[in-house]
Amino acid sequence: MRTQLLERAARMLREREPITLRSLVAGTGVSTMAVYTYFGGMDGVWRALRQEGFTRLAARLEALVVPADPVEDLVAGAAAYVVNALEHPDLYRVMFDATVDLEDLEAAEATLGHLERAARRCRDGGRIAEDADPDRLATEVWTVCHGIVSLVVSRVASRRTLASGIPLLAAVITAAGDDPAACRRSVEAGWAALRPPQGSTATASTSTR
Amino acid sequence: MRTQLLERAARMLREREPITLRSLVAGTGVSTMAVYTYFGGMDGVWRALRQEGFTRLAARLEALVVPADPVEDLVAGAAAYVVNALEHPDLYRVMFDATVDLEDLEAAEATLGHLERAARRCRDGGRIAEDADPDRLATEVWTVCHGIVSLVVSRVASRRTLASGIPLLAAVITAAGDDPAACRRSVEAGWAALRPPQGSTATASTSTR
DNA sequence: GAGCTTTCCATGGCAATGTGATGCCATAGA
DNA sequence: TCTATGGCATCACATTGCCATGGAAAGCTC
Repeated sequence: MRTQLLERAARMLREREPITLRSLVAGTGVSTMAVYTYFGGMDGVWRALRQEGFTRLAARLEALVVPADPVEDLVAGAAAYVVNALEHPDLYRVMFDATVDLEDLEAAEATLGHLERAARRCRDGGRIAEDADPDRLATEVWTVCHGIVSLVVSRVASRRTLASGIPLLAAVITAAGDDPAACRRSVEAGWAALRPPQGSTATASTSTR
Repeated sequence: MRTQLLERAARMLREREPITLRSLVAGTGVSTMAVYTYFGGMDGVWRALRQEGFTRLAARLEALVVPADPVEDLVAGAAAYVVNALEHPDLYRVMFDATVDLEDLEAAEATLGHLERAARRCRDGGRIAEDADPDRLATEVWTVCHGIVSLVVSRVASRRTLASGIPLLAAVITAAGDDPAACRRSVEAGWAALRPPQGSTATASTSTR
């Protein structure tokens, strides 16, 4: 029942229907009090949606095949973050709209953890300086991605702004010590996941989901 | 009357009181319909608040004394952007929360315009490559700042994350062609506006406002 | 100045919202 | 079979944004 309501809420969010206590239970044969039993109120519904969003994002990151090139790995994680946000823009907004609380933060940490692991690989593989802080690099990458995608999702910046991810990430990783030319190549490879939504039309119908 | 209501709304937002049609007019001696006359509804109030936020930001940027060093100028604009957001976090959230519409975009453009002017100065002054695109650099700087401040304001990242502005901006501007050492110096100088909230306690009481 | 129009906004009510008190009842444990 | 626990349906409430109505003031024409 709980998951049924949650999925229904996620679907309504995706389809841009207003999520209201009554509209949420309408047609499910269940009454409004059920929402209070399972979520403790509408706030709880939004919180659950937020967590669901982070969980889905973490799953997506986990499902990535890790390339041999650690820098490409790092950027691929960043790209997956961006793609996820673009595919579920409303969910993304919910995830960062309100002032998040601590349990949400844990889920967010998981996301950051993926990037940190890749950043450590970069250092261990000698791609960035030995004394560079991988966690800091991961945070910087995350910050950049969040900035880009946040502006695009809220339509302040056009979708073309996504392309700036390449020079930005290249600048950040190069600053951490990577060789400029190699870095550029790795970044472009890792960022490639962003290409399909711009170029191809069909052929992607057999993807996940 | 309109500005009185708008200022009242801004104050309520600042003081974290819920802004409601009735709470907005309560005590003003005016009725709810006045809000419809002046704003066309609560949506209009939020839109007006958004625009007010952009206007205030633009004024703040305009009031900056432009330093001789163009890179410092660029970064000072970025820092002012961040400081403004930190001083009025709720207003900042409103500015980017909803899907903004076109008239809001104009105001946002003004903000970007300030950075673009500074970026052009950087190119004309020979600080970045001649074939570098100043507008792109300005957008990148904006993106980075928005990413940082957005994470900090929504409490996803700690306030310490603000410090990453220096290496990030240095990386971005260096990538555009500036000399690394000089860039670092300019960025630190421009970013200095962020220092007070961390360090000093008094002595800043005679500042603006 | 009288009459007409227009603009502004106070009154009051409406539908929809989130919330919660009350109590029914199915299930499980004795 | 009796009972007790917990899930949830029913119903009522306060509050929300919105607006139809109408009154009052201001402007315009003659």
